[in-house]
Amino acid sequence: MKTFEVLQTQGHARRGRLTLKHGVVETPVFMPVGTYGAVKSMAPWEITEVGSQIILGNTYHLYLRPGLEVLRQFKGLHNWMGWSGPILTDSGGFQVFSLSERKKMTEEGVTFQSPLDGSKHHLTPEISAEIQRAIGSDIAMVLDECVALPATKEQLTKALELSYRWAKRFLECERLDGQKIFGIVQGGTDHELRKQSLELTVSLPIDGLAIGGLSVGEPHAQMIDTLAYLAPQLPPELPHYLMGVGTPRDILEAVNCGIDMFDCVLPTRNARNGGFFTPNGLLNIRNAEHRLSELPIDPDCACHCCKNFSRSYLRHLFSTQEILGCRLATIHNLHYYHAFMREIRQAIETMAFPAFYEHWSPQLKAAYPDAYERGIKKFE
RNA sequence: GGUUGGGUUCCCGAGCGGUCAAAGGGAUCAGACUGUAAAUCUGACGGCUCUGCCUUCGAAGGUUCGAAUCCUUCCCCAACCA
Repeated sequence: MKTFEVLQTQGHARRGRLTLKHGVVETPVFMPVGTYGAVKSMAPWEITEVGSQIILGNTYHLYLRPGLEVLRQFKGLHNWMGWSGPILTDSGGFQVFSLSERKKMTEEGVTFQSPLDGSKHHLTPEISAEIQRAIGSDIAMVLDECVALPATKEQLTKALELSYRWAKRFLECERLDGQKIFGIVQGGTDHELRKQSLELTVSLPIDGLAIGGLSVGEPHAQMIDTLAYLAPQLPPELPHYLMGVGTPRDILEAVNCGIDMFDCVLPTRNARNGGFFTPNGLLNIRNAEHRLSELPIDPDCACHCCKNFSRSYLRHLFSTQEILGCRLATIHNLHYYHAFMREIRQAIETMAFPAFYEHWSPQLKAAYPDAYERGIKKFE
């Protein structure tokens, strides 16, 4: 059984199908993040209803809580959390980045101080692989080092070389039956380093290829430049996964470059902070202008939130910190992301992607300018 | 009627002679969020012609170089005693 099948291509954009142990995933796909074995505020059947095909879990966090003993007793995360669809686990590589002030790196691995209780925990490629076997994810990611940008060429080189050695060790570990393993390309926004990292990574026996280390501080334009350079060079027979990205705009641009898979915390996190995704940009429901508004978030949206509730009521839920606000916003945002991906898939299937792209690219660029375009940040 | 404790910027509440437009919460307003230490975080929050000035700490007087802070009288509030 082939893991990945390309059904249709148009330009660099691809319409594909990923066949995994717990189900089939139609690509391009967006994968909601469920760090601790839950897409925050959603029950598994709601995740399905909103259109999710596959979700993420996090190796490092699930290792700290509940820990391997619980995961093993319940024969993996699927059974434990009541989700029967595919799961992809991040290796803990992102925590190398996000918990950078609490870590110590060596060739062997990385030692973190747990944010929960301050205790020290060691993560190596071997331990990451072991935890991901205990979780029983459909797709395991190799442990990598993700570097915040801007970074020096030296830092990026060191990180990509270490990531390669870690990936190699990861792939030499015992394999769980049916579990796919994806390698990760690093190298920042430097073409030469990306090429070097790609060559190293594809030399390994991997089932899919991820691009890591983007959307970590660089301007959108540099991310797209890197993708436009790198993505067309990726082996076409493997699924291409852009880690941690992004806004609807980022996703459209990345699909256009040949990316098949995405994950991001934005739709779920922004939901809990009152941010609703729309084709016209992020709507902050806490703003006073919505106090009396009888409009739904998006009149064209078919989700339960938009079909049943006014902006006025949603604003009230956030003002009063009712849990329902978080839930409805998460339902809406995930529905929006998945509906957008469905439209992208249909456009490619019907060979209408160029027109789709031409229509949405300028609108989403205006709707989702990055921090540099808004003048909030400067990149040096 | 008496005793005691109080009245602080939208609310709660610190301050008890200068470093006070006044701590800290809350509310309000705005912003951020990209492989989740995030239902979180940041900023603003008396007014203005804004590196300074003006008006504010129950009211009115007073002491002092200087008062939200000390004194006098008055007005309210709370508890207790008659």
